[in-house]
Amino acid sequence: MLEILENKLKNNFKKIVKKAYPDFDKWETLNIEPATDFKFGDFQTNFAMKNSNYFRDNPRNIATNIINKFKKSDLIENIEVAGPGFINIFIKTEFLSSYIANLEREKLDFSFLDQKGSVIIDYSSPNIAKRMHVGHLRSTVIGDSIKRIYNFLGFHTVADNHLGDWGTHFGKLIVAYRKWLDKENYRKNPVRELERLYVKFNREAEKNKELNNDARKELNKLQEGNKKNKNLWKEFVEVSLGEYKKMYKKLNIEFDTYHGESYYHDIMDDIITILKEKNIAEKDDGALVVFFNEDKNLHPCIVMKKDGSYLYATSELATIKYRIKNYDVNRMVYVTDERQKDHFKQIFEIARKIGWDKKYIHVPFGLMSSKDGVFSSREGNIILMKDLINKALEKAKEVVEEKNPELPESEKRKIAETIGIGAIKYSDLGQNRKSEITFNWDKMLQFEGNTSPYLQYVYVRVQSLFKKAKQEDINYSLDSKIYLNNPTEKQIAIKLSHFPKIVINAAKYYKPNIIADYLFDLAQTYNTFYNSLSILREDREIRDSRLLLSKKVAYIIKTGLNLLGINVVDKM
RNA sequence: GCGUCUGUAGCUCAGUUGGAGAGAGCACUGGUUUCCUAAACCAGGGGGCGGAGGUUCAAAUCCUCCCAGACGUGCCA
Repeated sequence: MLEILENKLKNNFKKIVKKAYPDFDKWETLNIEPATDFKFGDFQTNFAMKNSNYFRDNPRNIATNIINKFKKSDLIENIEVAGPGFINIFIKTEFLSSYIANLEREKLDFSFLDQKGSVIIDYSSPNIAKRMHVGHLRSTVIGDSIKRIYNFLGFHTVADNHLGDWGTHFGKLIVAYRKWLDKENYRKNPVRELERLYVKFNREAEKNKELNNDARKELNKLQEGNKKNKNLWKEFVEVSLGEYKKMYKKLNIEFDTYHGESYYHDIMDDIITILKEKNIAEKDDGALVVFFNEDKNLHPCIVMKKDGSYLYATSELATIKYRIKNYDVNRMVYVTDERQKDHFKQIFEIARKIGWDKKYIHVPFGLMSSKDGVFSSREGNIILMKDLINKALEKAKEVVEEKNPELPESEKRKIAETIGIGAIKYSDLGQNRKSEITFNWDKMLQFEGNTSPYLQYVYVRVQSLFKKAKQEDINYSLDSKIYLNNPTEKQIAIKLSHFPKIVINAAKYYKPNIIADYLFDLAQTYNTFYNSLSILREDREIRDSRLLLSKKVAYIIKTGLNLLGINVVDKM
């Protein structure tokens, strides 16, 4: 097992501090971070500055006391005081070189993380009977990436697609289905037809209020188990799910469970009982409502309507109850747009009131909208996921065609798929999830600069190196030593060593873009290296060293991209 | 009204949770291919982080006020 470098450095540094300050115990203030600039060494810590109040001394004195106790080790070459009291750490090149040589060979040790139980991640969650559109993209790719990241860190994860398969719109759909169904369209494209019916219903209901009453009746019948309605509902779910699964397959996204809201239907009564028994909810204006302490700054949350029917909040609570009963929960993660922030705060607060003391995490992201407002099936201004994917594939195919006309057609298509899907995912994941996005075709389909093709290209270059080496009968060895004589090589090595910590940070903050940023930076450095230094033409030792370094870069790029749900190709 | 979030180069955004001269991509200007894939590389111009105060050894990051925008706010999800 390979101990991650930051931990190693921390332990080493602790020992030095203990010699200078034997009684010190506020180790949570110790942070060792990559140096902000290579002229400041390899790593740095603001330890002395952070604790100057504690020691009642000025930071430079503290730092000096610490470095006076330093003795060269296998790990650290030197430490220095700098600026207002930074301690700069210069790592032993020998150590660095062997550390990154071990990167792919040895499994990384993440056992110090709280890995017990399952991380349940709730994402994508489209509404049945509506076509998937670009508005669903963010939750889907961010959730998938979080799953991959936690898996990489040794957690067991459960990816749950909490489908919107229950609720008022099914009453409307059933009415509309019986009134206006176009059988031919339904056969050809069922979900599109269901969506049309839903839109039509809403339009008609504005003129004719009776329709809403009919819908309510049908909904009641459905909820009471009326066979005809239930079968119709099942059909809606099946055809929709069939289409979603095709989309997920194209996007290379998998779920462990597809437990829609209806799945928890039988637990809803229990929730109401619990809330009543524990005096958490009270009757107000005919509805059952939970009120919160003023300091929580939350609006009241309705858990049961006047007419006795349940709401979103009720079903979320039922879901939590189910999960606690059926899983050993490490934490529950919800990936939805930021408009739902308050709802989740309410739900988590109610869960805590009930006594379900778990880690609940809402991972909100900024809304994706079009130039002229929010995407909405009802408004009909949506861009379909299918169209987005097709356009990306088309454009990627054109580029492949241009760059590699000699490849067989099937291979071109395969490459285009990986590149196109990657570009879509990266354009989202490369961004801090909190920022709002205005949908932009050009940005989605960009293949140059900070994009996934840029990263995939680095991987391809390395594969190409090895292919060329083979062609030219170069007898290289991958057990060679990695020499870090050149500054660019050293930089690459240092950056490679950061990878595990980067993944930990991405997990900690639920932010895949931390990985994306890192990969782009690594890729840029590698491209600089690739363009300025030769590899295959060098003498054996340097050649093998640079090949091995390249291989490590390719490995990290591949692994990192995989954490974003993006694959690599050998040629492009 | 109240609450939450956002405001960083012409455009799109990053900024390791308070740290060392404010970064990247795109666009623009100029250069690099007898050499391992130019979807690449190198160089250049351009902002002082919405505004004003404050806390701190240190502020784009924290606090207060103001301006602008987005979202939420009792029977939707």
